[in-house]
Amino acid sequence: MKSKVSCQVRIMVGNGLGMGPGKAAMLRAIRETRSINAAGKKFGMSYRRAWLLVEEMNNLFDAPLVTARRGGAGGGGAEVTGLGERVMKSYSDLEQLVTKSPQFRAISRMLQQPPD
Amino acid sequence: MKSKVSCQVRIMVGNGLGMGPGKAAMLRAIRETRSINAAGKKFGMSYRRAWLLVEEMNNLFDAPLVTARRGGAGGGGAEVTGLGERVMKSYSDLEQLVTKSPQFRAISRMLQQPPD
DNA sequence: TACCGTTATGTCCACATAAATATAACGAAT
DNA sequence: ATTCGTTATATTTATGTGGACATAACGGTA
Repeated sequence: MKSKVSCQVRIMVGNGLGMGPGKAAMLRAIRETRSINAAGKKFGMSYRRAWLLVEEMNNLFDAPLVTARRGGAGGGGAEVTGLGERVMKSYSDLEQLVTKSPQFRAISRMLQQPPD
Repeated sequence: MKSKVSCQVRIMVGNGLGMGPGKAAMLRAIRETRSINAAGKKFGMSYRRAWLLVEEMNNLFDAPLVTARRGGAGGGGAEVTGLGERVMKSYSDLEQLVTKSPQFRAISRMLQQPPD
């Protein structure tokens, strides 16, 4: 087995709320499935939990990252906004920046690694 | 007004354990105070909690980051090892890397409360 | 109109994590 | 030998987070 070591970046605002890997994953899954419900199921979470994450994200930024509609064909759905796309991109880039950094690799090397 | 937006980096190993801002802060405080107890108090945590963090850190890496002694003058104390110092340095550099990155700044600007 | 799948929201409860409390060991100094 | 402050560890208690469950609204379609 190769490296079990991974890294997470979390962006915090004062009150304790923040944007981390969970919400980023939700964003990607919503873009893919066009549904809060389906996106949540992808990670084995209840609709309520998925919806709360979206709600928190939307409140966190100065405009919604996800817009949803209910009723209609298919019962409704959700879309990632342009702002959502930009946040997703920056966040992914940030994850890459950390993952590829010599500092992260240095710490990884110091961790006790399982023999492969 | 100070910036309400901050970032955290967490390094995870497979089992769910990991190294994040809390343990890094403990490490710095132990270097400063030469005591697990005093370091914990700095963050308003019980000795038990502080000790558990140190224990977990030490087990996480392939050698201890903190060594402690009990009894003697002053009752005992703790020291950050050379490995601990290196981990601390790399972790701080990683935090700086993220904080100064254009991606983090981009996301900060999209948040409701932009940094000063 | 009835149906359907989704969004939207509230309430209650289990469980995992953190806090509180207690106790002992240690070793230098007095 | 006693004292002292710290490390080390077990056990009990509290808390808050997520999960389970319930209900309603919505708007196309048949």
